[in-house]
Amino acid sequence: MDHNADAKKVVTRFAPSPTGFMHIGGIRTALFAYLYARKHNGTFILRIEDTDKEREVAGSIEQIKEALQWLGITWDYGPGTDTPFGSCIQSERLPTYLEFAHQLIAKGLAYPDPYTTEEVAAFKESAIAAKRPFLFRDHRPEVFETWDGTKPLRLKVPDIKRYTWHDEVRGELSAGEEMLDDVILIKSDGYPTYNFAHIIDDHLMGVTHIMRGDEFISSQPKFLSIYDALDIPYPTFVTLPPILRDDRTKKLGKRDGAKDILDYRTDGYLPEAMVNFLALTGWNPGTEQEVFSHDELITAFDISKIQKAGAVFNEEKLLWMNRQHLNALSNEAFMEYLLPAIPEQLSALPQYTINTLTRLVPTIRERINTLAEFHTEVTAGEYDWAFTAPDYETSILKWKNDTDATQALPRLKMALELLKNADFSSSETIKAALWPYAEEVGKGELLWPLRVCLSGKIQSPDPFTIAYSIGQVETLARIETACDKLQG
RNA sequence: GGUCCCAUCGUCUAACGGUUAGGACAUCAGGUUUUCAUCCUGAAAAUCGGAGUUCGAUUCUCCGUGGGAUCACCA
Repeated sequence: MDHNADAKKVVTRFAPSPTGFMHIGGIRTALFAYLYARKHNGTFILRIEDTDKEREVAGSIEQIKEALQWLGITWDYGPGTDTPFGSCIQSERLPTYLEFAHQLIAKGLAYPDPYTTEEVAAFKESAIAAKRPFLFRDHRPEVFETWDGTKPLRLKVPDIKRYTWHDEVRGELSAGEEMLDDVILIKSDGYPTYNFAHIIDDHLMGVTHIMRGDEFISSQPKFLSIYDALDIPYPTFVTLPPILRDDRTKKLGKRDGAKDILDYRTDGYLPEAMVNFLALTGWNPGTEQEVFSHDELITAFDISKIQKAGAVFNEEKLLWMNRQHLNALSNEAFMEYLLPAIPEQLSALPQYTINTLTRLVPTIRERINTLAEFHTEVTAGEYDWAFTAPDYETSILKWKNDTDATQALPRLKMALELLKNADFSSSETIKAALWPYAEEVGKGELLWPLRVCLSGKIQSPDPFTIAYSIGQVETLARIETACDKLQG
């Protein structure tokens, strides 16, 4: 389909500007560019577009790198790496942009803006007053001054026409000549604009496919006119659909409450789940498979299946996706996931040991979708029974008054005897030891009091699971104590 | 406002012009050796509207409608 792809090695890039944290939309763009490069054994470049020193936020580059690294989105060239084309940070490439600027000046295709800011603003105002679109090219001077670098350098649009171009996702697109203008190439502070710099860099870095959000569609004619002026061939354009807010009223953006992608790490999402989920918003594999490993995504990814329409970011499904990836973990791997996130509320409990925690893992993993949920459960005391004996005063004794304790007592005593000789190597073997008796007296009649005296709770995992988690000694001790309390 | 883009269950999406319009999340209802959780099964749920092309439109064309993007010395 893409004949160039066979001949030319695929090169894609992610080119964020360092203006703060990475959010969902940015990462999704990075991911698609990354997946496509990896699928075709191509090159993926991380380029920092720091040409607006006003908006720059200190530490952003490290944040961007950290977010990508967390998700396993690796780059071949990026800030600090050796490259055949110089730095991947635009502020370190200023002489290059200047060089191209002077080429345009020499060709008569660029000129210094002769007006003051106020004058330009006045042009704009009168255009608005006349209900006409403001176009700088209407005010282009007859004769160009020489450029001393203190004025903004503007493009002299080489060909004012309707542009039509091909987009791998959207098909044939076009826009009229009112979208063309003498845009600024180099700002008065010496930095290039995005319009100018990205085209030069993509060219010099050999980028074959540009993936970016649809907010750039409307400026595409301006870009194309710069390609033409510079005599640079067009790469393949791949427009990604927007990610929308819940209420669908807007694109998801930083100002609209979009979260820092690294917050999801804090909440305990697995990077593979995040990548899987992001890959599926705006793209589909064409099959009914939804859960993908990182490598499976690389294999399955395909530009032809990228969606045109915007997608709402659905946290509920992300949660489900995280569970899918959590389920794929071994108990050992799950333990590694859990261990750094054990709240003090849990580890400070009197019977807290790693062994008990290890036996509790199967119980924990069926109850949580994320670490954040784990913390919520811990805060609610959902696992306290594993590491501390129940508060008999508020559970057993209260229950004694409410129900028929005289009936429960002999059953608990019988269970105690049975458990003394039981095999505690799994909850199944514990269940096997008690089951015949439970069926004899009625399951609820035994299991219900047993669970309460082991956990102190009305709602909890089944008593066999509890017994296995806390071990034989503690199990017997708790039942004995409960019996004493009931008798006393 | 000009220009441009987009449109299938609430949400993410599938469907060479011919399907009972499929799957997943969420929801609801059952079930799984007591409860919570997990898991399983089932149900409800969509082609924005109107013309046109066609034997036949979710699919192609046009016009509406709705939503979004963009009109910077931001990217």
